[in-house]
Amino acid sequence: MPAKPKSADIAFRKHDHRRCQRQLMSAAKRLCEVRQLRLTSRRRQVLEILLASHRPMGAYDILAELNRGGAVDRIAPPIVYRALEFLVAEGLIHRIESRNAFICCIQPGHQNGAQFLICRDCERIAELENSDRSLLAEANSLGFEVDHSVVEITGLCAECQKHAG
Amino acid sequence: MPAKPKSADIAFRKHDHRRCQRQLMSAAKRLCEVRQLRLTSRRRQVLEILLASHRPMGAYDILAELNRGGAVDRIAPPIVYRALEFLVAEGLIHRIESRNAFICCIQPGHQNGAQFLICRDCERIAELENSDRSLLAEANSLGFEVDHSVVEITGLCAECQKHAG
DNA sequence: GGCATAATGTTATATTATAACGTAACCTAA
DNA sequence: TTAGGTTACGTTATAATATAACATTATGCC
Ligand SMILES: [Zn+2]
Ligand SMILES: [Zn+2]
Ligand SMILES: [Zn+2]
Ligand SMILES: [Zn+2]
Repeated sequence: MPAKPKSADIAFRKHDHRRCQRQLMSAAKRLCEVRQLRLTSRRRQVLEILLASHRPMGAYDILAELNRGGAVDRIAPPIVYRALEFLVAEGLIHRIESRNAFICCIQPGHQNGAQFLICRDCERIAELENSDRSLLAEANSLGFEVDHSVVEITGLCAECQKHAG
Repeated sequence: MPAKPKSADIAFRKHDHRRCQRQLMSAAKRLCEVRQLRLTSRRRQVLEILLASHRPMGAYDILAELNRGGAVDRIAPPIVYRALEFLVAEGLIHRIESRNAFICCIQPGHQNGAQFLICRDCERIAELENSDRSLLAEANSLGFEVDHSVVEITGLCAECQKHAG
């Protein structure tokens, strides 16, 4: 069974993230088995880096992480972008368009319709769990056939509102 | 009175665009007067380029348009980006995050909450006129204070569905 | 093993965006 | 009217993000 956090704003709450991480990685492995896809070591590495937190990371941040430790043969951008492409396509991570960044998905296999709350202050991002149907209904009523939707709401999270007075 | 197209999917319909263009430019001028802002010639030029169609354009496409005609002193990217920044801030154009592009706004002064339908085939983009309240309500119910929302729905427009069979 | 395919690695380059600093235009108030 | 503050524009250089093209290696299947 896939990891199923109780709260929509998990990134903004304390939780047992070790457990969260393990669950999400297991779910990813299972999903790839079922779909007969290869969760290769590169792909796993990149996913692990994103699972390390609920924070968004740029492709080059991930690249730097992979190259950390001063390894002799440093890998190049296309490797990261290809792993990201795979993970996005399978719904294991999402791309945050308004930040040119990537974040782990909390509903592995979630291939479209993700919605995010992005705090402009602490930069944390929460993935909402309830896809919005009314918007897609409106699109359909105009005869538009939806592939993919990007919903990214920027503002101040509850925590940062306190600090900001 | 600002230009007020009848249909939400104006970019996908035939209409008197000359008139549409004139109305949007007048509305922009009026809006800047009211707000005591300077719609300088650079800003007007950039807005004109975007008003020429309801299609999205990249900053460098706009730059190329400005430099068209082989003028001797070609202008550089920051000039375009600054004009775009002003026009976005005043709600005269919108940035399409998932395309790194800009498009004229059909509701001049519209400073946030725009929603778009983006056809992956013909690449036209329709700006919806009804902001979605339910999403913002959900954000608020989580204690999140919304600044700005990005809603970009990709798919196939009605026209392209016919052609694609 | 031989072959097809998928994934990775490598090099170079394209595309998008901004930092930093100087100049010109505009505004207001001695 | 002109000095001084402010806003906008111009220029140069470079940062940050992303992909094309092609070589190599790993994997699965017969
Ligand atoms: Zn967690
Ligand atoms: Zn998700
Ligand atoms: Zn028009
Ligand atoms: Zn608009």
